[in-house]
Amino acid sequence: MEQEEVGLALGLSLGSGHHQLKEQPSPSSHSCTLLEPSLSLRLPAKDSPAARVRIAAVKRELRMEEDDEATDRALYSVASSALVAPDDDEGCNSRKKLRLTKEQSALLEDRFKEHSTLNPQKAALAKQLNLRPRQVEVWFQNRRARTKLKQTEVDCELLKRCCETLTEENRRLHRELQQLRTLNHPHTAAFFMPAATLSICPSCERLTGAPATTTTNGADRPKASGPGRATHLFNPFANSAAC
DNA sequence: GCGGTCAAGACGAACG
DNA sequence: CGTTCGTCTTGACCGC
Repeated sequence: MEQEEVGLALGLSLGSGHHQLKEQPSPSSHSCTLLEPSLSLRLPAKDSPAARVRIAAVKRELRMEEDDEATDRALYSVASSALVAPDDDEGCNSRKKLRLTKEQSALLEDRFKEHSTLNPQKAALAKQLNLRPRQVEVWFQNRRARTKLKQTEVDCELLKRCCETLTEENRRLHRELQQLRTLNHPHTAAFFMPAATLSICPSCERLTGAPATTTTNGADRPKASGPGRATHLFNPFANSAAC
């Protein structure tokens, strides 16, 4: 196996959760530090088309042997001799990313459900998961952020639906009002009156318009019973005129 | 600790 | 069937 392939294979194998990589990007190269056991590797770049083809092949290969510790050991051994490399400019300039195992994710999820912050248990949990405390911390931060984001999306959707319902209700009320105006005063200016100047007679339930000024002080006028009921205000003056 | 962002890797659809 | 491309997920980092 060529050095590049070994490097890529090792990186991918490590990324699958058997070990951890600490990344230290630099302008010209990317040094990946193996934390357990501690070993500094310089993985070659993988951006060339040829490398991409090899990546696919190695990935497939590794997937088949993912639980094969002997393979991991062999790769590791090869890496330690072949990849602690000459300080060339072909370091891996793309950061390797740890992928938590299902078990690790499940445990973190459980702990998150119990409590969305982790301070007292951080070190213990990190040890239990075989991760660095910082990784556990980051996981919780991301988890909180993404939970919040999801909740925001849900709330937004809810508000959107609520808005649509209210808009539809508003349209319906406008239609209703227009019908009432047409039925009661087809040829009068009431058709154009603002809703607040209209009222309905409680006895005959007919819509009527109020005059611009009135001789009553309005003290005996019943109050509107709630939003959306502006047309149901009772005006004694208007009613006496209408009925 | 949070919000914003980057980037690796997974995954599915489309294509030859 | 293998490859490419677009999209999504998620680990990590930065600035506040």
